[in-house]
Order: sequence, then structure tokens, then C-alpha cells
Amino acid sequence: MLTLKLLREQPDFVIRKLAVKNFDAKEIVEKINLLDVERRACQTELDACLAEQKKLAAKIGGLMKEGKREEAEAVKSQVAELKSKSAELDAKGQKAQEETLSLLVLLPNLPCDAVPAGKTAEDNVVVKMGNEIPDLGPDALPHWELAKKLDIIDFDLGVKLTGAGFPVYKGKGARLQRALINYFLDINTKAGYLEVEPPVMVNEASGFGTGQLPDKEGQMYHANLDNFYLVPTAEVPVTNIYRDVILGANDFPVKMTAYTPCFRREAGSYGKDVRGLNRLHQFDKVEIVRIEKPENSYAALDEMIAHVEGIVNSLGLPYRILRLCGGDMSFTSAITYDFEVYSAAQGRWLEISSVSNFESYQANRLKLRYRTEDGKTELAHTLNGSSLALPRVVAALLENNQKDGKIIIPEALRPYTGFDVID
RNA sequence: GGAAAGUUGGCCGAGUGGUUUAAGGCGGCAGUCUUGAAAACUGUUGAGGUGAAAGCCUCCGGGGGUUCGAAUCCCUCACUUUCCGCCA
Repeated sequence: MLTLKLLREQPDFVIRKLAVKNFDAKEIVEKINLLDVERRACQTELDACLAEQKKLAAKIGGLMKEGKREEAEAVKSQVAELKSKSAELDAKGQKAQEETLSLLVLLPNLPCDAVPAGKTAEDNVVVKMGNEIPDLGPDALPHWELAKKLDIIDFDLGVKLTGAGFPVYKGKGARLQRALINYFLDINTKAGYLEVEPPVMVNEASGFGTGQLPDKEGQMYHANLDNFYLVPTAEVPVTNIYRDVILGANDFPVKMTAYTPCFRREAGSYGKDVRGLNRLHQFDKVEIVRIEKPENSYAALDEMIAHVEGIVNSLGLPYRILRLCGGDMSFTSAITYDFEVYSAAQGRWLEISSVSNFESYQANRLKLRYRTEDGKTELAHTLNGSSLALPRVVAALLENNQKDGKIIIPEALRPYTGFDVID
């Protein structure tokens, strides 16, 4: 959520920046500023009214003590008049505030200067590529066929138990999941991220804090009876640890990592996009979250990108890093870098990580602030990234590392899997 | 699931209708004293809104109500704790 202060002081800047995200903000910004003026006028008048009421109430108290009943009664009628006036002002001010908020949540975050213009994924900028794409020859199999042949992932069994998009990992397949999770958590912890195991269900306030609610309600699984939501990413519970928190100047940096299963309803796609592990309703992911002072957030972002790159590299997967264009970025992000690995048998790039700086956009919703040297409170910056999401890593590993019907496990993972090949 | 008790500032905790800006303590910060520290003493101490500032207003779990006046009374919701039941 953008701050009212920014909209009030730099409306043209906001409109210009949001144009990069192909968002026409002119009308909303103008409306918000009109409502804001109205709200403040109401508030000022209401405050004066309440101050007068307080004074008179105290006067009545005094008169009653002195036994001057009649005088007190006269003052009472004065208060009654003020009361109805302040009730009116209060209602008017509240309405203006509600309308302001409902418009404010419609505005996406401003993209930072480095974000390229563009409308679709075609316009994303490749900033780096690494590792060779292997030539697997004509007999290479896509991962869903490999998984079936090796009996390590059972998609049909998942359908029986739950439905499409809920695979069952078996044997070395299950062990591989566990190995990847532990490997990622270990690397992150070594880099100074505090491991956290959060709940995988969150309440409404948490959903609102990171921006999933109210807009993306339909994308989360909802446990109606208790009004809890299954987390779509660890970002939600982990970032919300710092909801309504004021950090001290010395509490930085805040670096956390968490593994959770992630649940996404995401109806609406079909065909090869959702084949096998490409898109699931439940999947495993290890996440990193950082909270920084504004002046440090971009340095932190660079550090996170280098960190994720190191992990991808250690698995030997061919990858590329994209800087997303304005049109392809998420609503809440100021800048996003996507990591994609090449899935050789499918012949396509698969997104395995998304690293973003949200600047103060999430913090404003979360009321996540810090105290500056001179004692003021300012919004902090939040960042997060996947490090990494498992399914597409597994898809790429299976496909790129297939050899004579076997899967070669990368060196780095072997201490965690306890085996070198899947056969 | 049943029963009871709770929810007050960074923390603990008093406060059951009034002239109060929520007592007191702890912690934090500043100062005095000291070579320095501790102790002691003194002062200070949250968030939000509005305003150039002084100031004014709001906030005692959330929402609503009674009253000239509510932390205090009423209604309602949420949460926490304890006991019982169930249970990995």
C-alpha cells in the first residue's frame, strides 16, 4: 500500500511511475487526494467539537459537586447539541477514510528506476545466463515420464488421495525432496538467515498484511470453519512475524529463512503448462525474507540475488536471471528478478525463484516500522525470494541429468540424499 | 467439546462512573555524584491524526450501546489462561 503522504506530495510522480506498470492511476490518485482533504477537514472540526464537549462535561461534574443542579442541566443541553454535531462529523470522516482505503489498495507498488518498460514476459530483460544447456539427444524424456518409469513420483495416486496437482513422492523421490529442503535450509542458515518454522495456516490479518487479502482471496485455500488460510508461500507467516512491530535502529538486518509446503488454488491454466511438476496445488519451497532500512534494501537485494545464484549454480543447472518488465511484475513489488532453469527435455525455461524488493509497500500494510537515530518512526523495507521452490528444480534435475534411464544426483546434494543415482 | 477466569503503556500491575494528562514498580534514556563503574538521587519515557508551531483530538483486546461524563456499567465478537474430556 502506498502512503497517503506520497500521493499528497508527489501525485504526478506516482502517476508517471505507475504508467511503467501499464497502470493508469490518474483518476484514483485525484479521487484519493480529494477524499483526503475532506477527511482532514472533518477531523479538525471534530477535534474542536470533542474538546468543547470534554470541557463542558468537566464543568457539569464541578457543578454537580457544588449542588448547582439547575446550572448543570443548562450545560447538559449545550452538550447534547455538540454531540449530534460530532456524531455527524465522525460518520462523514469515517466514510471518507474508508473510501480512501478502498481506493488506496487498488494502487500497485511503484516500480523502481531500474524496471524496464514492457507489457508481457516477452519484454523481460535477461541480465545473466549460466551453465551449459546439455544436449540430451532424441531419446530424452520429460520429467513426468522419468518419474513414472523410476516410480519416484505418483501423480495418479495424488489424484486418488486429493486431486490433480497433489503428487505423491515415493522412495528416492521422497528422499530427494527432503534432501533439497535440508540442503537449501543449510545454505541459507550459513549465509546468516535465521531458520523459522511457521504455521502453515494463517488468519485474515496476516493475509491482509502481505497483500494476499482481500484481492487474491480465491487463490488461497480457505478453512471456512475457523477462517484460516493455507499459506501460498512462507513469505506470508514469516513476514507477518514483524506485523505491528517497531524495530530498533540496531535490530537490522533481519534475515529469516523458512521451509513450508505452499498451497495454491490457481485454477485456469491447462496443457503442458500444468503437466507433471510444472504447476501444482501443493509444493515445497524454502523462502528467504529480509527486513532492511530503506537505504540498505537495494544492497540487500543484490546480496539475495547472488545468494540464490550460488545455489542454482551449485546444482549445475543451466539458468538465466531476468529483470521483469513493468507489465510482468507483481502488484506489490518495486523490482523483481526471476530465476529460470532450462528444462532440457521440455525445451523450456521454468521459473524456480523470484526475488523482490517491496520497499515500504508491504511495510505500510504491516505497520512494520523502525526507529531512526533521531527517534522518529519510519517504514522499513521488506524483501523476499525463493531459495528455492522444489518442483521445477526437480523437473530440471530429472530431465537434464538423465543418462541411460538413470538420474545422476549433483555432487552437492549427495551428502543429503545418501545416493548418487536414481535408477 | 464442557466449565471458569482473564485481556490496561516496552514489561509487570493498580484502577468498578466525575473535576486525572491511567497510581506504583521494572526496564530504557538523560543528568547529579564518581578517576571510571555500580549504588543512590533527580528528571524523562508509547502509537496515530491534525497543525508552521504552541496546542488540540484519538487509542485501556475489536465492535456497538447507556450517560452531560466510561478503563470502570450493558450487549456482542475475538483471543489467552486454567481445569475436565479427547488426542500425536
